[in-house]
Amino acid sequence: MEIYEELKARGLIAQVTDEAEIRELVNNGKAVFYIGFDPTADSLHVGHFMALCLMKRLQMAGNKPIALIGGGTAMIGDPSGRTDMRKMMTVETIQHNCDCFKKQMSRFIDFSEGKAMLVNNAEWLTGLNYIDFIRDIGSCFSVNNMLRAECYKQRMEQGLSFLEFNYMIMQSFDFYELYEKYGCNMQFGGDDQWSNMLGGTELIRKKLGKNAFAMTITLLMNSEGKKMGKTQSGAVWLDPEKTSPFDFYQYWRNVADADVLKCLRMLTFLPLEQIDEMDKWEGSQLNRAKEILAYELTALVHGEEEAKKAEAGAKALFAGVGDTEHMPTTTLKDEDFADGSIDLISLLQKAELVGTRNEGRRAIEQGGVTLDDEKIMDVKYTVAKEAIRAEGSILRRGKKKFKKICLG
RNA sequence: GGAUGGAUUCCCGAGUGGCCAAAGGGGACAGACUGUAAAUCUGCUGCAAAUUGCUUCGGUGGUUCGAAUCCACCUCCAUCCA
Repeated sequence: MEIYEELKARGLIAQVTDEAEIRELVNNGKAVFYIGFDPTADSLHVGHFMALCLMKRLQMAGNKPIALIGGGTAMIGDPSGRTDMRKMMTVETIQHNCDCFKKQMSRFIDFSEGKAMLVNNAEWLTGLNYIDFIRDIGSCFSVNNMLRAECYKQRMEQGLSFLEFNYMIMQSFDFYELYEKYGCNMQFGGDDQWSNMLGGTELIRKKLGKNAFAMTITLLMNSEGKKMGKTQSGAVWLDPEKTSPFDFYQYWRNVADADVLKCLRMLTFLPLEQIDEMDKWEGSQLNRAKEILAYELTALVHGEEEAKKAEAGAKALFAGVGDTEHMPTTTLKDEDFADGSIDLISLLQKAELVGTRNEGRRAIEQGGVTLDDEKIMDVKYTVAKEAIRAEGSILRRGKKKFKKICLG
């Protein structure tokens, strides 16, 4: 199966400007394509991961990817799909984030000897002269058309600053620059980027009379129509310091039944035949599919070894088999104990299983806390130092949150 | 620049002098049921040395025994007029 057909079969393609042309380019390794990443945080997250995978797939098919870090566009903030204005970021933060992005990306994409490029649009955006720019580029855009663009629709209700209104033009200009500099003939991006991307193809057509193409990747939504990769505590990060491999594994292990197959298709590199086979699974069998999904993705992001550890830790907890060696651990020091014991609420806090003492109290009162499989409902319960097992005791809050407690 | 409306806890949103840590809904969290799923039901949802105390209703100051609520100034947002 050729790459374009595979992408389609995996459900990755949302919209394309010219299917025949794009298929031709991509299948023959003639595409020089770029995907933009705005450095809005100090780590990439699951949303970026999909784009990186797409780059990788296309790179493997002989196409040349350009990863564009939006050091310049981040100064503006993309209003697409947002109901509120983004917080303005300082130049220092943006620079720091750019550096973090670079580091993480090189894990996924081979940037060696002309196989791929990494550029930052701050290079050409920050030095622009306002008058020159709006005469040269601004004249190519129709405000009437821009206002009709989907990405501004929501904001027309809430208010849209002129700053953010310019985002589309900046992104279009990126495409134009990359076309001129590196012969970049295609842009990929999330489906919410569609109108921004069309801006680019049109700019190239108007300025250069050339055709460039755009294709959007299906946004990874769960069955409830929410973007995946977000939890109550924020995004699922690729940085192990921000989201531990164990938590990362657990996130995918816990996706809804309705979403497993979609995730396998869109995110993993498993052959489609194998995934189609899993499609026939039903009911509790799907748990096996979830394990595969979680393992595969953890391995892609954090490496095989971390994936094995996460899997072993999860099995130990939920299936009662395997060892607890690799479970996330909190080590207590002597000063954590007063008179040889520590109260349970403090222990929960130490283990970062609860944020506040009230939260800990509530969890205990509602029967959500167990220590070594023993349910404790006494808020004033204290744990003696001797009660902590040498190999580590398991403190559990709710069904899915655990910490191994060790003595230091 | 002018007129009007608005800012309340994670989000939406009620509250227009004490009965307000603030209705209702959503979300989150916990329990039951399950398959580490979904749906459903129940509980719970500011912080703490916890029958009490402390901090919170855009900001600052004021009136009052007492302010989310009244007054003044400021900041931000929306709509209409320029």
